[in-house]
Amino acid sequence: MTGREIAATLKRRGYKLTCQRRAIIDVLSASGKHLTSADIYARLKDEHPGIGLVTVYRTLELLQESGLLCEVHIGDSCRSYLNKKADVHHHHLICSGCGKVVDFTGCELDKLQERLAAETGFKIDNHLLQFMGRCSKCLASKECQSCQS
Amino acid sequence: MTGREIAATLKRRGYKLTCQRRAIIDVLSASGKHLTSADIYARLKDEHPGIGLVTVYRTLELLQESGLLCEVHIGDSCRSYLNKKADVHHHHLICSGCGKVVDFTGCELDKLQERLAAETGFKIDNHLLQFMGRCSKCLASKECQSCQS
DNA sequence: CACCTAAATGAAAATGATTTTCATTTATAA
DNA sequence: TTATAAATGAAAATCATTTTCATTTAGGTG
Ligand SMILES: [Zn+2]
Ligand SMILES: [Zn+2]
Ligand SMILES: [Zn+2]
Ligand SMILES: [Zn+2]
Repeated sequence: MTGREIAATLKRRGYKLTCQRRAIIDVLSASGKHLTSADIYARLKDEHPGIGLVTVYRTLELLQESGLLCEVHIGDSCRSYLNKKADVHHHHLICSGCGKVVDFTGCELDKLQERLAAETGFKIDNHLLQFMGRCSKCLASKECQSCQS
Repeated sequence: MTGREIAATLKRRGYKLTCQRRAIIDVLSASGKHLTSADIYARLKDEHPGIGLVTVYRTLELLQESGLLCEVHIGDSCRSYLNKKADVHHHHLICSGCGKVVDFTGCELDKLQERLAAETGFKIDNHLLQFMGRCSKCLASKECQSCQS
């Protein structure tokens, strides 16, 4: 989603388009990595000191509720976020070295989902799928080779 | 895995089999739900007051490292744990109403994983998959029907 | 069985992340 | 421009997790 689309969605939902929110959205869009609140806060420091960490938290919650960003689940830190490129069903491939995220579509989990629903009596309404690994850049770098293949 | 198997693994790894650890393992085995440290601590209170929350944390970390339990990722609370029934590749179907978890095998994500690796240059080493929904019990209960179908 | 020792425990303090509170500022509509 | 509700930032409060350290204990040894 473009900054423009995001701005439109916020307006439609009755939220104000503040420069803090714009800045946070920009940081997310500019990064190909998953970022925590603290990461985003750190990246704002140069251009927008003055923006408080609280505002980052609040903005992320807002964007999340509005379905404007993706969430990523890594080992310990549950809460890292990602710019949602388009509003289609997709999942993420995540580099555990540098945090880079590649989106992909075509999970084809519907059949499995149906089978499970039938077998268990659950009404399944969504699924979480992620692949974890190392990107080519991290594979090539010396440091990563030494620490864990 | 049975309590017996778990105990054996701990011994093999040079850890002591304390009654606190036994109690925590029992709570996990007895529950068909995913539990946080605090959940486990609460369930210990009756039979084993005296066991400290710190010990729960430490024991979970230990069991985790030894591959004796499963982790589950839900919305906010990232860290909840689950008894690992068997040491085979499987995933979880989770009830968002009551926390009940059903294991399943046969994810068949290898082809997708290969395709992604080829397309992106990533070396993929694992994946996370979970289905979320409501179990039949929760579907039937009045409260759940009123709050969210 | 009694003894020894490293490992494990619990209480309290420390840390870190997230949320709440509240006075001040600001985007937006009239 | 003005009015107003929404948004912000600083500080305090809360909650989860980890560290510290003195004490206890499991499990091996004689
Ligand atoms: Zn990388
Ligand atoms: Zn999917
Ligand atoms: Zn349920
Ligand atoms: Zn799988």
